[in-house]
Amino acid sequence: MRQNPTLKKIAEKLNISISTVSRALKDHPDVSPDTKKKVNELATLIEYDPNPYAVNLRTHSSKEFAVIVPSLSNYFYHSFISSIEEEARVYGYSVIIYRSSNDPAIELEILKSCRHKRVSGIFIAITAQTKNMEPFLKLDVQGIPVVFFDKVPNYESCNKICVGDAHAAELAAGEILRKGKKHVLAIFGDQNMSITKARLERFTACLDSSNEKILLNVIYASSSEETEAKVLKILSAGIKKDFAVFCMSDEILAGAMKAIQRMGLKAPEDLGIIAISDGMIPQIFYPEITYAETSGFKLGKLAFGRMMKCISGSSFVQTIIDESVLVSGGSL
Amino acid sequence: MRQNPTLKKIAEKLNISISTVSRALKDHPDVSPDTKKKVNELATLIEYDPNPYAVNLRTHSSKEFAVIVPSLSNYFYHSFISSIEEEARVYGYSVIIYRSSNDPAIELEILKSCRHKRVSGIFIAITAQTKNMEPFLKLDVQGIPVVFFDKVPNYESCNKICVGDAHAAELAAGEILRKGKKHVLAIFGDQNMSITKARLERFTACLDSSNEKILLNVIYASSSEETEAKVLKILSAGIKKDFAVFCMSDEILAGAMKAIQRMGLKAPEDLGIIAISDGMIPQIFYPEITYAETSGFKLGKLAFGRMMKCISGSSFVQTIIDESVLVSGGSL
DNA sequence: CTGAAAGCGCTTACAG
DNA sequence: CTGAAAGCGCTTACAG
Repeated sequence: MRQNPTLKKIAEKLNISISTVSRALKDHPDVSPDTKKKVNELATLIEYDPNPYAVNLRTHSSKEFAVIVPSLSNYFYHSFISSIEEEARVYGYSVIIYRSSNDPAIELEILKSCRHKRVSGIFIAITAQTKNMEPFLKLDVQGIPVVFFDKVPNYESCNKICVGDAHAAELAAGEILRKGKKHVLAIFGDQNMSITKARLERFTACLDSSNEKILLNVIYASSSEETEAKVLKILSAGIKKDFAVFCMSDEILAGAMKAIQRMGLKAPEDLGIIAISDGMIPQIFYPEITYAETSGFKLGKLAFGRMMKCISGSSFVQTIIDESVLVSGGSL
Repeated sequence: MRQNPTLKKIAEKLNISISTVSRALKDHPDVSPDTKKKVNELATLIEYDPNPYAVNLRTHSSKEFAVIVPSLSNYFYHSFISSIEEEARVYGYSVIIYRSSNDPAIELEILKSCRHKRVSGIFIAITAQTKNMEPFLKLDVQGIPVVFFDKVPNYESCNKICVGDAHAAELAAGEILRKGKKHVLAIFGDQNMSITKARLERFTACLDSSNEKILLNVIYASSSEETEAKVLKILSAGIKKDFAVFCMSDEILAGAMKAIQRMGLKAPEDLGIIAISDGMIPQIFYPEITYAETSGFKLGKLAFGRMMKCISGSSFVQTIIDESVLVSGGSL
């Protein structure tokens, strides 16, 4: 087992002190150009890199961000993480990714580990069951900034970067009206989730405010399978003219599409389809599904900006809502 | 900024030495039960947790595994990672996930960081362009075991855990024959990739060895869009009786399905469809697509087993091929 | 411009 | 059974 090069080794070879080597390497003004040159040359030659554990022990800072998400198999989180990594690289930070598996106990363990590792900051989408804010407050006390994104707590006094649920719902509802649909089946997720509430409220409000008389049928489903079963039953009863299906999420869209395909129905001829989505699932179908986009990439940029503000000492908190964009497929 | 509790703090409060506290906490036989009890109680009370940087600096071991993948938005990798995490938890290791974005330069940086952090081991699916084995050899010299999975190098002397490409292709070909298909359109990815070669070779061999006369049309496409365009062209020319489409990957399946939907064709009536897949995409369609499964979960278990062997000192290397399983949807 | 020294928080051989 | 001491690799105030 070969040892990594250390300051000591460089110092010995060059017959100077460790202190000087350390300073030379960080381009300290006190060190003579000559010494700097010698040190840097040798360091490059033997591929010196500071031991991050020693540095951290000394300085209490890690130059590492943690991103904690419930799941990885999710295009939205994936693009969020890409976005954070892209920015982090620019500022010389690295990013470590943790997966809570939607389990509050695992989440807690991860948070603890982040605290002990004194990460520079944490981006987190909490689990559906996360209730206890204490671990987050503890982080705060230790000066580790936390930026919540996507799945955020109700707790007021924290940084939250969210998808514009209401705005996305509004875009979708508006498009349904514009296309002259009169019968709408709207499928929402778990009624207790805040995003369900936000999307539902604005969606119905928009349809209500229309001059046209819209017949709205709202149902709830908490899984792809449940969606499929419920939609199948409804479609079997027959389809009205100017009919449209709205799916509040990708999971629901997947279930609804299965029922629709199963019935042999085609969009946009037989019915219109529109969803709120990150854009992955809609592209798999022909015609592509029209959707109001919730972009992880844009959210990442916003979250990173907020994080850097925190790190530079700003103590005030903020909730940022990202507006979404309508992406037209041919399904409506 | 509150300080984390340290051994020193416990020692002071209890009026004993740091050494004793340290020993008590790790249940060292030398320490009296009485002292142990006192120490442990106080430690729990003030939520003591050892500073991982200090421990590592002292012991040179991190109890952390790194998983490096080209991309996260991939159900296969997601289930691989889940699997590794599950096992790691049992053995008291934590897992950090890195994303190379399929960029050899980023990959190199990650490897370097893993080396400096002295992670306990690395699981890696390399980028398509990774050619240089030197960084991996360097890791080896430092006693950091590397287990390659899925995308592995050609280099002989290393641990590789792979999907059974040939076996999966064989399963798919066998199923096509069993269903009495006579005309087969087989779509493969980039011809230079080793998995393409392996899958292609066995697939054609299986069909060739049949007593029936099979008309096989092999095409290549390196993206979903390219697949869609090519398949569309072929399907437009008309479909023979007993026709089946084979897709070597999810990406290709997605493209092919778009073309098939676009043509208004239905499986299994108009044509049969079969793929090699991790199981995510096939489930979105109705009927679900029949596929030879490449399970990230099972691969993870195998990889973890290999890793633990390495850690326990075994120096011999091994290539493990995971067999796949046929999952029947209704598409063939 | 350079170096000796202290200390970050821990572990462990050594001495008692 | 307990403690003093050295040391992991680094940074930085202090002294020269």
